[in-house]
Formats: sequence, structure tokens, C-alpha cells
Amino acid sequence: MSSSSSTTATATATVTNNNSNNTSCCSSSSTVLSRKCFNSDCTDFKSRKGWRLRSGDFAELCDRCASAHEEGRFCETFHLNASGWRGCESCGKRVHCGCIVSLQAFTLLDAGGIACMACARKIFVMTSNPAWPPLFYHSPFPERLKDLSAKSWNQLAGSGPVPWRQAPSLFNSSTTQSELQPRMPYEIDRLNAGERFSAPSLEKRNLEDFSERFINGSPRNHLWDIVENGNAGIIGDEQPQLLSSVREDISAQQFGITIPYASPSESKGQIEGSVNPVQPAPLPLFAKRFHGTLHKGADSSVDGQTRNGRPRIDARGKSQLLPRYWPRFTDEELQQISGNSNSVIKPLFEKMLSASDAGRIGRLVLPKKCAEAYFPPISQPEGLPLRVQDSKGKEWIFQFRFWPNNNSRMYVLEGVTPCIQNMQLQAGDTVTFSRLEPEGKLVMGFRKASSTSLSDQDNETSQTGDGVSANGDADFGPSPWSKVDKSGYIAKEVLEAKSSIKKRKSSTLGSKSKRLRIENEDMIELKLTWEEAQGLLRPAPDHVPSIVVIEGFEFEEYEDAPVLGKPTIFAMDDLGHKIQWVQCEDCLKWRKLPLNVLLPSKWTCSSNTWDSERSSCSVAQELTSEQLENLLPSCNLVTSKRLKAAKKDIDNVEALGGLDTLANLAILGEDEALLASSQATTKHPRHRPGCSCIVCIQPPSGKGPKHKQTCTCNVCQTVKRRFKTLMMKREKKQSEKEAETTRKQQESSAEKLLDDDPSPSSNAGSASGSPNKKKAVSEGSDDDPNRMKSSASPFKGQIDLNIKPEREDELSPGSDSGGTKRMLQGASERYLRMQRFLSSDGDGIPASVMLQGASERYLRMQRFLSSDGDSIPASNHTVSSGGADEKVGSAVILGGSHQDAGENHPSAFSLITSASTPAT
DNA sequence: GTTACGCATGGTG
DNA sequence: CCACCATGCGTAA
Repeated sequence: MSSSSSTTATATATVTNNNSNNTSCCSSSSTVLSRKCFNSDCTDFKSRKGWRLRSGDFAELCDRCASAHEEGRFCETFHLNASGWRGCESCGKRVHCGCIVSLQAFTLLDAGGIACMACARKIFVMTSNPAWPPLFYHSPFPERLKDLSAKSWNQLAGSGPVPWRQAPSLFNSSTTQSELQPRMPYEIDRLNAGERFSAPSLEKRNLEDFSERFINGSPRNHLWDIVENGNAGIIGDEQPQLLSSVREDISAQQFGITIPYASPSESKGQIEGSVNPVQPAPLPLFAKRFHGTLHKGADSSVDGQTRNGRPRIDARGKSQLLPRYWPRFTDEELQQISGNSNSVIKPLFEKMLSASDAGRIGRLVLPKKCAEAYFPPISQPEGLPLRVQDSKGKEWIFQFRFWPNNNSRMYVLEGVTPCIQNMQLQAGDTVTFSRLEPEGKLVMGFRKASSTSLSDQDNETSQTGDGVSANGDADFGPSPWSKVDKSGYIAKEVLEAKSSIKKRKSSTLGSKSKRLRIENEDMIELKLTWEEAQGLLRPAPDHVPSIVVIEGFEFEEYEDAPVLGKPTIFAMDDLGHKIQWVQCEDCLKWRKLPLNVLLPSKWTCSSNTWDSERSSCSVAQELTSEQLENLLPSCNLVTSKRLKAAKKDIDNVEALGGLDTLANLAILGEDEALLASSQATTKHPRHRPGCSCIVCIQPPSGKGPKHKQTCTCNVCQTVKRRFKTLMMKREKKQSEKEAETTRKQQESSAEKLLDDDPSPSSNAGSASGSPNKKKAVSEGSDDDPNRMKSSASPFKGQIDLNIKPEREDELSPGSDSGGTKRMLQGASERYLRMQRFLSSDGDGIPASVMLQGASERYLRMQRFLSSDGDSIPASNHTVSSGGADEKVGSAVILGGSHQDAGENHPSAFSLITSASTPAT
């Protein structure tokens, strides 16, 4: 079989085709083209997967050969007489060193010779990894054994109790990513066979851990690879503990082929975060990146980044680790970390600091997989002290531990506050973890979110300029790394219509990218003021709004999302017909169009099908400069107002939800806002560009003007709304608790609460209020302070703007009429558009302005709430946002100069700044 | 009263 | 439906 031929050698080979064939092995083609067993010495038909080829595919073998491979007898069976056999320096076991099949079955010893993996592990354990003092490996065997749960393996293999031998097939056919790489089965098998571990019964969960450890981390790479070769017995009965402990060592020292897989497919795989197991190992993301620059004095083949083409964080690792944890070190960063030493830096992972991480608690939550893959295994919650060096060479000792959590573990690094502070990090910044090889020293770097001028933001792709170094991709040029990032992420993004524009201001956003992802493009394109944004709103072409009346005002509610169209100016023509003026993208001339026309964001004269005479840029525009002047505002404010005025005349659509969204975007469009937003919160993963929740619509705390009590901007409204919701929620919980404890009594009391609500609520900020709040309350009249409270029920059947349906619909079970509830729910998913604001004012009134009128009632509400005897201090309202409580300084609502939300002032959105929550 | 600890909760993918 | 993880929050120090 050709396997022998290709083998190890190919270390330097550059594989360009990762897909199926290209393997370093000669007959890879046969794998694909013929049905014959990959083993050239065999004439049977292939039926099962064998070892992994360098291309990432697997040698397809006949049943017999596959079995031999799986049992670690392949070389013995087929190349027994071939050259390349060597004896383990330790145990003497013969290992075929000249075949890819057994590539991972041995390791080269510093002193020469080889050691089978079983011995290698022991050796390394004995010597211990410098980075991980022996103490790290103390975990009792039983504990470690837990890491090997047959079930896990099965799960990983996706075949439950299926014999490992069958596992390969699973991989074969799997187009879906599997946690296990093809070689895993082999390992599993061995495990199951008890060859490796004596523990008869392995816990599933632990097994999983085991698999993870060996797959994600370098150790895994090796072990994994090793196993892959099918050198049964080599791994022998290593204790899991040992196995894991050896991981890094092995990775760092072991043989290995550094195969720069850089094929596009690989990139894709990575991009997807789900690499097909059968696919080539993910690009040596790190390896590549470091190539040339980081391998100082270290054998490139030893950097542990790739083994059989597997990068430090192999495909599986990558697929397992969320992209957001993928290290995105730049050469500079790495360089800096490595300093002048000859160390090789192994980027491990990185994590954007959450509010909690950066808080005073001093606990940095570590991604589980990362912790398990790269940090010493710990069996006790107390964990171990971990010495970490920062990029400046300063050493820190953190307690690496975990908390039991939902049958799982939550890993944390304790005592990071000093370090965090030292680095002047804050939520949104990123800390990076890497390891210096061969020292094994853990290095913690960081990257300031704010320092990143460019980043890919993205969700998980953010590549920021590291605090340590500069930019990311740009520096890498052709390096695989960059390829990965670019072809990978970027490609993906491109596909998603995220253009290069994105790179503009993502950085900060990037900081929050994880939770608050705003598409760069959107941000850029929607760098508008609220007013401007409103001008872009259009009802869906076929919309059929339902009219609701709130406080005497009619609103059109649309089921469909608003449409962002090209901004136009609505006006009346000479005949008194409503029309709209639109400006050509090319010639900038204004053209008159029918009122109901919804234009695409890009529109030119050539698209003027309504006025053939003016369907060319060469034709003069109808408007005189004077008319145009009148039509066009000189400033945004004016513009927006006019636009709104015009819009009003023509039933322009004003969508509350849409406004919120746009407001958001508008805010985000501001550089500052961007920064702010990036740090606004990390607790609401679902936030999207259109999200109008309090978290999204408010600037980071401390920023932006303060809202006046009477402010009725969306932010304020939301805050108030949320507060109410929270109140209701709490009430509900409270009552539920009571119910449980004292059923009977509670029932009566509950009824009372629910039923009595109306009356108490109607009264001025009664302390009793809580119950009242349970009800969805419609706004009271603008002028009536008490209105709000009393209005609760009166407005049944009408939309309650105070509700945040999507998350609060369940809040008031016993709350008032179903109608209200229904409305709330409906509102949750709709964009409530204030199509018509039945204002007596003849002039068009911007939605925001219109809302202004209601400001007072909010103020009153605020007061009401403040005075409310509820447990929530008036000065520090806690509003619930999607389950996350947010504390809103009253100042937000009560204090500061009032900037009317209606003003087309981006800052208007910052009003709530002070309202921002600590966490968010 | 404050801080720290560690488990619980709940949103998100 | 589940794992992950950010944060909440009760309890102890």
C-alpha cells in the first residue's frame, strides 16, 4: 500500500487541494476514483475508512485492511518488511516510522531514536511540562478516568454503542461536522477495548472531556493523530491523566509533519466553524500564521501546530471552539509575546472580556473548551494556581478552577483583577492566551477593543489590532493564517453581503461583537440620525396596516417589517397632489414621483419610469433652485422636520419599532456611539442591528446627554416600559412564591393583587403599586399625571407601547384583559408604525416629536414608579431586558437636560446613557 | 455593611 | 433540547 510511500515525508508539502484527494499518499486518487482498497497491496473493494490522509480525507480501505488499521496492525501486516521500522527506546516496541499510517504512533526523542507514544507520554509526564508543574497532573486517576467515557466516545463517534470500527463509516458519510475526527474511532476503539484505560466503565461525560482534551488541544492533536495511525498498544494503557498531561509536551516535541494545508476548502471549513471531519484539517491557522515569524529556533515541524496537517487547534478543535475564541494573534503580537527568545508561540485562545470578567469580582470566565483544552486538567473545583505571564513578561498567578454547573463545569480564572487592571482592560477588550514552547509558559496578552481601528468584527471573527500588536490580516499576507481569516471569514462575510466596508469601524463593535453584532455595512450605511432614518422608512409595499388608537392617537400597525427605501421628500405638486421627490444618484437631479412609489436605495433617472421625459440624467429637473431650497432643509434637523412634515401629509410611515432600530443604527453610525455600543453590553446575545431593546438603544453608561423626565424618546420609553415589566415580573414571581408556600392564602392574595390592581394603580404612585404594575398599562394622557396608572385597563384593546412583548408577554399572566396581552404580543413582533398621528397640528410632525407630547405622562409614570413602594429604589430602577436585569439610573429618566428625541440628533439616543446598566 | 464565594438562573447558539 | 456562559444572587466571611 502506498501508504508507506508517502508517509511522513511530506511534511513540507504544500497541499493545495484539500478536498478529497490530494493526499500525500500516492494513491489518494484511487481513493476517489476507484473502488479499490486504498492499500495498493490489496485488491478488495474499499468499504471503510482508514487513516487520515494529508488531504484531510481518509484512506478508504477494504474491510480487512481497515480492521488491520483499526487494530494497529496495518504496518505490521503490510509493511513488516519495509524499511522504517524502529524500536522504541524505552520499551523496545517496534514502530514503523516510515509510514503515514503510524505517523502518530511514535515521537522522536531529543537524544535520538524514537519512543512509542505510550512511552513518550510517560516520559513527558515524568519530565513534566514546564508550563504545568507536576502538581497540575495530580488529579487522581479515577477523576481522570472520568474523562474517558465510553459513552462520550460513542457520542462523539456518533454511533452510540456502535463498535468503534464502525465509527469510521460514520465519518465517511458525514458531511456534517463531527466532533470526532476520523481517527477518533480508533482511539475510541482502543479505549473501549480497554487497551488504553483500565477503567471498565467510563463515564460518558468524562469521556467526552477526554475526547475534548485530546482533540482540541495540542495534546489532542497528537494523541489523536497517534491513535489515528492505528498503532494499537502504543498508546497503551495510559491513564487519561497522563495522556492529557502529555499533550502539550508531545505536541511541542513530537515529530510531526508540518503541512501547511491552506486549501480553500480548509478555510471554508474553518469559516464554518464546522469542519467536516473528513475534510482536511483546518488550516494550520496558527501554524501558518507563525510560519516564518514565530518559529524562532524551533523546528517548524515541532510547533505542534500541525500534525498531519492539523493545526494547533485542529479542525476539530476549531470546530469545537467557538470562533470567537479562536486566537487571532498577529505576527506582531506573537513576536512581542515571544520576545527575543527562541520560543515558539502557540496561540491558544482568546476571549473578549465580559462585564463580569472585567468587573471587580476578579473572575474571568473561561470558555469551557478552551480551559479543558489548554489549561491543566483539574479535577477539583478548587483548581490549581496557574502562572501566567503577560506580554510584558510580568508574571501573574491566577487560580484556575471551575464551578460545577448544570452537570458541567464552568471554568474561571480567579484573581485576574490585578492583571486586568494592570493591562487597563475593560469589558469588550480581549485577552489572549498562548503558550510559549517549549517552555510551556502560558502567556496572556490582550487587545484593547478601543485600539482596534480595524477589525473584522464579526462575530467571532474579529481580528483586532491587538493591544500587543497591530493589525491582523494585513500583516499576514499570503500566510495561511491570513488566508484563513480572509478566505474564510471574509469570504463568508462577503457571501453574506458584508463587504469590505465592514472593516471600518468594527473594532469597537467588535468588542461587543459577540453580543452586539451590528453589521458594519449596516452601520455605515445607516449612519444617520434618527430623523434621517425615519425618512427611510417605508411601509412594505403591500402593507395593510391595522389601526389602533392610543391615547386618542391613531397608529397604524404593520405586520410586516418596514422597508428601508431611498430617502425622498414628500410634497404636494401644483395640483395639490401628493407626490414625492427623489434625487438621482448619478446626476443629483430631483425627480418627481408618485406618492406611493417605494424606491430602492439606489435610484437614478434611468429608473424613472413614471416620467419618461425625465428618465435621463441629461434632462433638467423640474424643480427650480428655489423650490428645491424650500424643499430641502438646510440642515438635518430642518430636513428631517420637513421630511416628517411632508410625510405626515402623506401618511408617511413611522414605525416605532423601526425607529428604534434605526435609531440604534443611527447611534451606531456615530463613531463614538460605535465605541460606546461596543461596550454597551455583552449580555444579550440576540441583539441585532434591529434590536430596540433598552440595551441596544442606549449608549454606554456615562455617555450622552441625560434625559429629561419628560423625555419620551424611545430609550426613555423603553426604560420605563422595562421597568414596569420588571415590576410586573417581580410581582408575578412574588405571587408565585407565595402561592407555593401558602397556597390558599396566596390565592386569595393573588387574586387581590391581580384584581385590585386597577384601583390601587390608579392612585398616585402608591406604594402598593406593585400589583398594579402587573397590568399592561397604556399611556395616560399627556397631561394627566395619574393618567398612566388609571389608564391601565381603560386601554384594553389598544396597543400598549410600554410593552416589550417579545420578552414580557409572559409577565402578566393574570394581568388585565387578554386584549391587552394580545396587543402586547402582537406588538412584540411587529413594527408598530405610527402611520398617522392624529395631531391637530397641520404641520407634519416627526414621529419623535409627536411622541414628545406623551413625554409628560412618562415623566409621571416615572415619578409614579419612583414613589412606588416597590422594592426597587426610585433612583435605581431595574428594568428587565430579556431576562437580564438592567439597572437604570434614575438620572437617565429624571435628570439632565432634555434632548428631545424628536430632534434629529444622534445624541438623542445617548440620552439614556446614564441609564445604561453596569453590566451592559 | 461590605466583599467574596459559589451555585443558580436564564439567554443564546 | 442541550451546552455554554454571563450574570444574578443568596450566603458566608
